[in-house]
Amino acid sequence: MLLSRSCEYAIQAVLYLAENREQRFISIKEIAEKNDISFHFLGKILQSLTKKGLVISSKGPKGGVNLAKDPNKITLLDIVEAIDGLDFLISKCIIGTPGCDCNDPCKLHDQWGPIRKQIFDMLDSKSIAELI
Amino acid sequence: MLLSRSCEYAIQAVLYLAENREQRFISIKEIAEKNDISFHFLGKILQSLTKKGLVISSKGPKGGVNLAKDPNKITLLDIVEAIDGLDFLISKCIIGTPGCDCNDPCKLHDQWGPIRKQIFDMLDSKSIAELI
DNA sequence: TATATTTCAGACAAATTAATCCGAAATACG
DNA sequence: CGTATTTCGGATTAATTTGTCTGAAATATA
Repeated sequence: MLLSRSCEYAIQAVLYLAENREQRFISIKEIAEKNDISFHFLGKILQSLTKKGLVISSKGPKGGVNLAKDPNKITLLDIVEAIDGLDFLISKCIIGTPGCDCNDPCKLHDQWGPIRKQIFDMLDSKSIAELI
Repeated sequence: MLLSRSCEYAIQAVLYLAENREQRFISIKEIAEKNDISFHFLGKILQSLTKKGLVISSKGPKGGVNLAKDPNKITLLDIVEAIDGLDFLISKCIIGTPGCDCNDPCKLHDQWGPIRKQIFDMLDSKSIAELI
């Protein structure tokens, strides 16, 4: 598994918000139901995205969440960074060899490096807007 | 994280066995110490590899484990299949969209597909012997 | 045969991740 | 102002993964 469950849900939610771009706030309940995600769990995840500044929110009736920026300005990498962090896309050795880096590479270092870069680029190159 | 901790250890252990190819059995203790892995935990993992037929073992003094086949005939994919399974390299949607497949692809399906194939090929194309 | 060594097997414990629950705080609207 | 609605925050539970412990089974060697 490349991404944590939380991160999968976060991406689904952001894609949903970008697809249903509106002026009003969209309730977490709606996002959860339309995407088959546990309401409370998604609530927690969107809290994180709010704190990280990817999402804005409002309490009360007609409250909910929405994207904090134009979907052209948001990438998948932004979401992954906010939820899972980027360690595994930057420094982490694919087989966890202690001290593995470019100076002292493990046996898979050269195989894995280019692919890791491709994953990074895939997450970074396209905006959310371009994906929907 | 792409591979589970168990799978990382399994690969490290198999690489070690291939590097130190000998007629005799090599003790799990030695593998664990040389690779900074918990002895008991590695024991469990090597048990799995033994059951799957990638490794042979012998109890008692001078016992230990060794590769069941020539390292030319073992790939990383064999190990990953034995420990983590291949779901995430074959069918699983990168963001866990329910029902995502080629007929009903999610928004990332086309982006992820080629990269997943490359990961698969990387794990499948080179034998353990070629890596050491 | 007796002993020390090593894997095997299963129970157990700890850590992490995933999910649930509840009440407080904010807010739209009558 | 009062009420219903919604997110926020923290505690709690459940599930999974990771790691530990103990003893049994097998085996080389004296």
